Amino acid sequence: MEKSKSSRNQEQVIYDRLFDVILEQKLQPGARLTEEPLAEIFGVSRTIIRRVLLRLSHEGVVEIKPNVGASVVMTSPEEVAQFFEARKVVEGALASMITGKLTPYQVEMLYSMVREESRLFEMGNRAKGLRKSTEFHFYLVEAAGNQPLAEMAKKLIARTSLIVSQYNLSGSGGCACNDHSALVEVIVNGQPDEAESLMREHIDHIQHGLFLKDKSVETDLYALLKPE
Amino acid sequence: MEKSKSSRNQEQVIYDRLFDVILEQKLQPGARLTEEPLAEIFGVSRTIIRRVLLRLSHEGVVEIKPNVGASVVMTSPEEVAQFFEARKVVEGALASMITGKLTPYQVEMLYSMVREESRLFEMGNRAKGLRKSTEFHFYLVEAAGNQPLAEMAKKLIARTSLIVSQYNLSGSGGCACNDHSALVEVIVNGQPDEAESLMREHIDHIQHGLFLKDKSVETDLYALLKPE
DNA sequence: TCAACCCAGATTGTATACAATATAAAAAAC
DNA sequence: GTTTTTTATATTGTATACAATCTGGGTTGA
Repeated sequence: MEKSKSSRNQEQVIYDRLFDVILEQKLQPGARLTEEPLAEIFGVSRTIIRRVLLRLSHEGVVEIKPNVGASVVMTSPEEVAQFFEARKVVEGALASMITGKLTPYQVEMLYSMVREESRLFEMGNRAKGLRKSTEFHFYLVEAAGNQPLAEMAKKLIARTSLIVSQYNLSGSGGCACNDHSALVEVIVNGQPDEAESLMREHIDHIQHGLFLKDKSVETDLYALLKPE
Repeated sequence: MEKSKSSRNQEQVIYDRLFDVILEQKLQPGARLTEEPLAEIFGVSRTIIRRVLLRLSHEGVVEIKPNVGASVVMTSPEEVAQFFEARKVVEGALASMITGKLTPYQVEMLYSMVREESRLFEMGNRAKGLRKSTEFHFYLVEAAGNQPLAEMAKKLIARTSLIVSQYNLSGSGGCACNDHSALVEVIVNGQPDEAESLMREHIDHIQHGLFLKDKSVETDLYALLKPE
């Protein structure tokens, strides 16, 4: 039964690994994910890799083009606005729901995550810092105990994290991470609608720190070469 | 290329067919979906059926237990509250977003769907009526033009529709369908927060029309046979 | 020189064979 | 007669073989 457990988790392990690598920006949006090499790397058949890629595509992290294959999903500028708006709706509501209702343990957990995040950024470890920032939001949206809302929020957070990695020049950016401690503060001591507003503002900050220049080759070429 | 198109759509066709059958309550929650018969029915190999079932499971319509198989998802009473809460958040926000912003065509479309729905219920065709009711909500959440929010809302609507079919005794229930015309009314002529409130109330109506008795066999037996 | 075309290699799509596992019924033991 | 064990059947899980399709490079023709 040890065997069955480990073979069952195998797929989960591969999924987690890929998800991690993508979210840490080791694989940038647009990067191809060909099945055979992945199968080789993880020592399984393409069947398993296919399942994982399918799951990642349903999760919105990977895009599968028929007969072409999987790649890390790219987001167009118009979609970007929609994803951030969606985040405001869901995470705003969740922030409001948990205001004044967190256990001392949860509060301490959040503060410790904020400290860890600051530390990483100060050390200049931007990749890990961004990852911690994502985990902060993950923890927050799970705190309400509403699984469907938490799942949706996590999908949106992951996607916007990819968006940041697509549009932010690698050096710059970084989350305004003192925002996070202010957020915890108001969620612990403030009123629900205050928390909702602050969360929406915070997401706004992230959004407006982006350089929304379309990098897609087609569009650039079209804009450059158009007769008139 | 006609060929490739049709074979590519094949999977989509199977998915749609299963989704429809489940949402029209021809397959009740808990019903098993074994791969081989499905493959037989649709004239494809298990590979395709597996992909469809995997997708339905990611969509939250089907549950896949390892080494056991797929079945229409069942929802526990605790989860029910979470799904309805999630619907209130997402659909409430969407109702607010579209208030006063629909095109005349969209408004006419919504009214015509409400009329069709009423007609079906009056004819006593409950199954089709419920389906139309679902489509009304689908159309509404797409009207805002925010794809991520619309997708999430549609998933939640589908799931709550399943919940209704799991918990409502087959004869009773039915959506309070004059609610729908009032909703359109306020979305067209009212204020955003009025629309949001009314949408939340409407979802509340659906929720509180349920009989939240746990039908699961184990629980019943345990409660019945326990010594003291 | 440029365009269209075609071919080879690589990659994905599907079916199928076989292994692993669960379920339920029959047999054995108490 | 009841419980446990065993066994048979059905079902899912995985790997692999082969077919369909795409991609890019080279060739041909104007």
